[in-house]
Amino acid sequence: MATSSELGGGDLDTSEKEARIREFRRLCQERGERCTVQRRIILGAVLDLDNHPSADQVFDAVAEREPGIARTTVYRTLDHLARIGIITKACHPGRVARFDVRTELHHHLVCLHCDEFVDLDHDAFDGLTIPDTSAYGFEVSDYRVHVRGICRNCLEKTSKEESK
Amino acid sequence: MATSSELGGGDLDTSEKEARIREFRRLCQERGERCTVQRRIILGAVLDLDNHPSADQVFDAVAEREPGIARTTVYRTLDHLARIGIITKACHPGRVARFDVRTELHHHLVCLHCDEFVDLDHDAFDGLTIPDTSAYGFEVSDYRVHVRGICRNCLEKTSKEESK
DNA sequence: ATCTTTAAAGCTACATATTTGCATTTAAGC
DNA sequence: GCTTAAATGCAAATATGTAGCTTTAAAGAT
Repeated sequence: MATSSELGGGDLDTSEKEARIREFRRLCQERGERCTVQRRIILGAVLDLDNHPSADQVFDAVAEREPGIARTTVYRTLDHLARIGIITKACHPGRVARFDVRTELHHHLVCLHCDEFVDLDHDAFDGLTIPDTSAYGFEVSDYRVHVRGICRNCLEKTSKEESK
Repeated sequence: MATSSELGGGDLDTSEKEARIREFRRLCQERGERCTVQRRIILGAVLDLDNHPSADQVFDAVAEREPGIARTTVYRTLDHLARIGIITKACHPGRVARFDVRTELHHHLVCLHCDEFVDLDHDAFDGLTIPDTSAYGFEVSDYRVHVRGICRNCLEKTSKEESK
């Protein structure tokens, strides 16, 4: 059965979300870092957001539920969450950092005009063998396939322009 | 035999570069757009640059050879070049737009800490079948595999911090 | 329950990257 | 050469992200 996250929606159900927050608490402890209210609220907000929010979008979402939290804190916390692996940074063609709530292997469909990107689940992409990259000195964690193209919106816009 | 572009270096040899500029001229004509001096200089500069420059890096390179060209023009031209497919936008985890001179199928090794990314050629990644994405309304052009991890530099930095 | 220590929050200012509006220039077809 | 609309250059506006420093408060010790 498909969970909500497999449908590309991005947001998690309550129990999954709570598990993630517990996991965060555990990781902080392990690393001697603090599981502050702010961090928990911010994590909660990202987990509720749809696909691949930017830091500012997270800030807005956070501000709605808890107006006191500083923008800087949101930026720093998102970096922290990504650093410890509770969320990930997303690779995309745009000009702002974007985050991804889904940490397991999955892929993306990317619009090269407007930078929109959506989750794409495709089993045939999941079994790839990562080549030997020792020459680069990278410590590899995983991979993503990005299917690139032009989204419906941008296609419509372009065809309108041309018919003018 | 490996051409220079297969080695991940990014820059093209002279004849390949000239071909690209001719191709650009042709495309402009076809689309009723102008092949201005600035555009040709900017295109020339990107083609000479190493891996995945940001718009500002291109601007700097352009400024060295032709100081008069405005930053805005570089930004607009890069978008234009990407739009018509002479270069591409690169997908990466960072906060500035980056461009890719290589338009053929190839892949990337990405550092999730510092956003560095390098070309990665790997035949086993080249034959993937793109799934049916008609539900999304995307017009798909191609794909890229991003192998993600932490680069040597960032690994060293982290281990230094820990030993403090 | 209170104390102590230090990581993290908040605030302000700053830096960087990118976009927009508008007057001026110029490529490309006639 | 002449025309005209596309593209440039300039100045100013907007995001977006970062740094430095003071204050607050988690988390372990008492």
